[in-house]
Amino acid sequence: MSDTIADRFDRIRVPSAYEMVAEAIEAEIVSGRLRPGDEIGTEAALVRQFGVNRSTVREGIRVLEQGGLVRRGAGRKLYGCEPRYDALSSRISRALVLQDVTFRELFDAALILEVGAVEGAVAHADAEVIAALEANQSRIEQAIGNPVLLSEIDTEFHALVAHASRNRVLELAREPAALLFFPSSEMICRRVPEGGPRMVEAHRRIIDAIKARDLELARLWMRRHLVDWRKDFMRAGREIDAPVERIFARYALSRSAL
Amino acid sequence: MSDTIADRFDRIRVPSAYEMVAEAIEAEIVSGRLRPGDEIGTEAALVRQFGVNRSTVREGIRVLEQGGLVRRGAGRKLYGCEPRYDALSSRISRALVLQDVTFRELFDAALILEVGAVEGAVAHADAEVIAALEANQSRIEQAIGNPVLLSEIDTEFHALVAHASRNRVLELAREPAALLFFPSSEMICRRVPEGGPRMVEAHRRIIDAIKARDLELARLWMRRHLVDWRKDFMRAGREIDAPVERIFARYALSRSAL
DNA sequence: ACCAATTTGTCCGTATGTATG
DNA sequence: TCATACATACGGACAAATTGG
Repeated sequence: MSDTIADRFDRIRVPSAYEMVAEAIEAEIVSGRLRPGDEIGTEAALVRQFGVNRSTVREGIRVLEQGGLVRRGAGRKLYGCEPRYDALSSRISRALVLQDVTFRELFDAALILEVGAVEGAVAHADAEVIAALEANQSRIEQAIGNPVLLSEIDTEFHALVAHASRNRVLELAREPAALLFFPSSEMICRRVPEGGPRMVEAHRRIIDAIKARDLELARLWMRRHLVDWRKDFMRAGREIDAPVERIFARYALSRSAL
Repeated sequence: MSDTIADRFDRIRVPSAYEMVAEAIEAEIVSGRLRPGDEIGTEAALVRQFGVNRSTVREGIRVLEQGGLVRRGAGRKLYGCEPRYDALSSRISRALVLQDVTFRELFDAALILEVGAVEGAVAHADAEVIAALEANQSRIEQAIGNPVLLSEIDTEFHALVAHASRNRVLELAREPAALLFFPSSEMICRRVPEGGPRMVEAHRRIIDAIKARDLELARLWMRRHLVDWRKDFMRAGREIDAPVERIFARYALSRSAL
């Protein structure tokens, strides 16, 4: 073995046919020439255009579908689509689970992300989102005592707050963590009776702070809301430094897959 | 037309064979029975086990490859792997571009995420990461006057700070935004001469604050670092409410694809 | 409401290039 | 060097689902 001379060239990556099909279609979408909602055409048409086998076209389409750039609409027709976040988010959540992230990591990140989201909400919430928040609030007030419903509405509440920030970057950044984090409130409400009412109260305060454009108050209550979660989490006998269990995550992810 | 009665049942989704192949393999990985690095077996072997055609197996494998759950190693053998973030992150970045997110959204989110990251770094940075930060710093001090290098090292700096937080959730959450945000410092250093030295100075202060475990100081300098970026961005004549251009993003994404 | 054409999902067999021993 | 195993890609085929008259 031979040359101690540093390699001048990187290994050449020869792209396979299906990758080139995927990239060609992706390029059309990214460049804007193919708009969300536009039909892409039948597999046979793509076979003609690219001059490759249909199996090859299909592999390329799978890649794009998975990446969220293309979807199968009615009649399984191929459409371009604006990338759906949820598919990507749940993939990331799954990745986090596989990395054995701990509840503490989840909590610390959620604290930063949710407080950031509510700051944005105070600054940018419009009447429409506030109405949605109020609707969410009246639903959650009816749901006290029903842990499953409670945690569902709680998850939606935080998504709405993020949406109110009118910051899609932040909205997306928080989603993978939220997908793993908030479903755990079901477990908490089951084990800690005061958990439910406390959560509803906190939501109320947060909504009011957003409406009053009171930044400090909003921050305060969001922070308190999450810190309460952590307290109840430990009160429920869970270890905060334990990894997010795969079984729990499977539950969370399968719900979101719909 | 007809029944005004609300539908009782959802549309039945009949899973196709390739989806079931993908899900079966995914289930093995998520459950932990198939560990990262384990061989999955040849396509022929999967054909035998699942009793489906090779084309079908291949479509299923593409889905998993794209999701980052399996990879092709040496000899194109199939291995399970712990999901690589970077593939997912660049997909999300692309999604953000397609949604025409603005630089302002990017900036607001980065402010929250990077300040959060440095807070974590102050709390959890160990000697190893600090050494890496120092190494990064000596490289960037040599790179003043070279915008391309400067922005590369800057990007790495922020990734290191996030890594120092020992919070993988946060580390992952910030990455899509960072992928779009920090490459723009190249443009800034090109247009605003003072930008480079100011950046290097800020990095120095941030590293020192992390070493001193001074939370307030770290927050202050990270915030200042980013606010300076925004000032320079506008000084360079760019409109902060303009969408991240697709051309610029293409540049950023193609660099990261390696 | 039926029929014909189209399209997808799946399967079979085969050829070629490449990696491993 | 050669042989084997394997991934990639191709052509052709058929049933079921969907579309459009």
